Amino acid sequence: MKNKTFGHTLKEIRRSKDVTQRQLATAVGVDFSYISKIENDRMPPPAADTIVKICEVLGVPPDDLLAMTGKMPTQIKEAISEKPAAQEFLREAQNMTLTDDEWSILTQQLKKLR
Amino acid sequence: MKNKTFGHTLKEIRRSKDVTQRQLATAVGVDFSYISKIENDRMPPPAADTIVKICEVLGVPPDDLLAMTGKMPTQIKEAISEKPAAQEFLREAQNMTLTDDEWSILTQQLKKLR
DNA sequence: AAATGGGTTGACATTCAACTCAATAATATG
DNA sequence: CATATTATTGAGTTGAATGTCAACCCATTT
Repeated sequence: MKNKTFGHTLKEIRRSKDVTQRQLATAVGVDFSYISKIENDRMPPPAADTIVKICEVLGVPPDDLLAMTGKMPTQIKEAISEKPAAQEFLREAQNMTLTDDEWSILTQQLKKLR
Repeated sequence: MKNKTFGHTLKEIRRSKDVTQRQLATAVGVDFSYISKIENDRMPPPAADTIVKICEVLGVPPDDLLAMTGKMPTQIKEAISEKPAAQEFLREAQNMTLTDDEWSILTQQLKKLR
């Protein structure tokens, strides 16, 4: 399972929705040449917020593309920045170098909170 | 209780360790005038990594100062960026807008993992 | 008084992400 | 083929973050 690049994945999604680079670019509010470049991995993926917009326009959840870039939407970053408790959690987690499985367990426990 | 500023807190720590601005700056690798400015809140707090260096030099844990700025060290950000499972967790958490208490609970559960 | 050590200030510099713009190439369509 | 649409590429721009540099001030010591 070939790790597809961000660009290639985006290109596939866009084409599957029958949207041109220009249409996408206009709707998102960036230059079409920029779309071309990120699709061909000539530039690093866009800012997290731009990725979110792209996914909105294309009608897909942003999670996959965001995960590929290791970026977090401004909204989430800010939410964490304002929460020392969240930061403490993250520092702990970092110290423990959690595995994917452990993160999944935590996600489960998270959902049980409500 | 007055929320002390980042600058004021740093100045207190530095003085308590009997270190001059210039000594600190040299050890950290920045200009001494920069230390002066952040201590007097003339500039925003330094980058997270610089805060960590400062704390290393002063021999204190960086957690408090980092928490005041809402910044996360590169190391932690990278660790999360590389872990889709961690990102999923964070997105879930964001959607739920956790309270401080809930974050604490999660931190407890985190510690129980090992 | 001159030098020294410490601190402060204002203006300017550097770096990087995240784009835009102009030109050119490729591709589809009449 | 012709031409319109679409995609690609190189060069340049912009703003924010993160500092540096040179020139000071003030207090203490020599």
